[in-house]
Amino acid sequence: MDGNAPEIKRGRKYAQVVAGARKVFLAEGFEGASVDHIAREAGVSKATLYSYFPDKRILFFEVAKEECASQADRALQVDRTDLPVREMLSHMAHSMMEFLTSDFAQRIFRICVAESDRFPELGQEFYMSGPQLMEDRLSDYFSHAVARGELKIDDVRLAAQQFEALMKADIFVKKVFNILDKPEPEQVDRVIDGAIETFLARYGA
Amino acid sequence: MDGNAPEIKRGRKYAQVVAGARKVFLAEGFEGASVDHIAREAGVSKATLYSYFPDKRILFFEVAKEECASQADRALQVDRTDLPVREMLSHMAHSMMEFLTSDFAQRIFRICVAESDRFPELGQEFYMSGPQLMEDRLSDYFSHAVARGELKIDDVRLAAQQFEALMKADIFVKKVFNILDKPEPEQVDRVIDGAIETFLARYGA
DNA sequence: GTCTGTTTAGACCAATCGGTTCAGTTTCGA
DNA sequence: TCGAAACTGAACCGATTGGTCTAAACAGAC
Repeated sequence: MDGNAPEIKRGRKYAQVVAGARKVFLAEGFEGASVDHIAREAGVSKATLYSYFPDKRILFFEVAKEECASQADRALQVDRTDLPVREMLSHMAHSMMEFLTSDFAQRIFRICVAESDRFPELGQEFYMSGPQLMEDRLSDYFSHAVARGELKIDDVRLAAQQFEALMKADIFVKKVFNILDKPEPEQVDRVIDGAIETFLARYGA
Repeated sequence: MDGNAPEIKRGRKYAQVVAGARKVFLAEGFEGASVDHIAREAGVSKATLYSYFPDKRILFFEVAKEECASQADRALQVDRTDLPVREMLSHMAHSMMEFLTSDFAQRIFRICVAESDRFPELGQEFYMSGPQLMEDRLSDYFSHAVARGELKIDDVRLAAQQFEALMKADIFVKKVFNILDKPEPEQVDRVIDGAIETFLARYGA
């Protein structure tokens, strides 16, 4: 994590500042969050804040980057390779679904989409630690499953992207656009079971 | 809620105002667009603008709503029911893909995602005239195809959602997060052909 | 030509913003 | 205990914002 940032001076209250910024940015977005508000929330003077970060954009970028990185950790670990494929897929999908529909993930997603025009690097950072990471892990698992003869896949990356897309169908989009508040368990099961069924129809051994 | 807006007075230069607002909002987003800029772009005085729209939010909402509605028309028409299923799916997917990856659609998507916190109705409007519309049209087509014995589908809506998700896999997400500028034709073919293959593996007759 | 409603340019307002400055206080290692 | 570095709080700045107001110019129907 500690790739030393190029021009960011760290001081005693560095963590406080970032924590405060995290809270306010997450709640208000980039434009919506005022520096005064952040400083107040962080329990720190504005002068201190500006002694760490040359300007607001860099503070935001730092927060967003940390957030994207931590997202990677919160995402599921795929370890239970002993399970049958069907159960394994179900387990991964449910785990991912829970994260993706959380208010936290939704807020990050929203902000990254919104600000990735202003900060192209931010969008890329998010993609790498979000969808790309998921794709990598799925690819790994699929490769092993293919080697064990449990799946038959020609293009592993495409298969991973497809499964990712299938399990997000309906619910994720509806959440993003406020059509859905909290998805019902049976609704989740319908989408995930459907995703697995379709996926295995093509790639099942 | 259809028809004439409740409190919006229309005057001679109404169309100009909306056109100017459309241009600036699309380019700058809600916060980024200043009312002065919009008025200048529309070739209209700020007083005139405010005589039509009580405030900026309502102007934005009006523009966004019109934009969502027109999006519906730009989206593909599904008429060629004579084609074989595989060609039909390919035709629809390519048509949708071209629209979805256009700068225009991307900008609208970005704005709707970003502002659907501030304007929940906006997100819903977008969903209805975007993903939902697509789902409806696909559902219609699938139903007929099932009736003709060309497809075997138990849950038509889920199948539509799945096809929509499959054809957007990889490319759409990468476009949103600035990983991809303009997708290569062979990349598009790979995703779409893969989507059709997977879809038909499950639902083909 | 007159009359009525629309439109105009721009001055104006209060609020807020990001960012700076500085004199004074706190912290903490040596 | 001393002194440098970190931190504070608030005043301050220039720019920009959404929104109002006014007095004059303009439009089209009669």
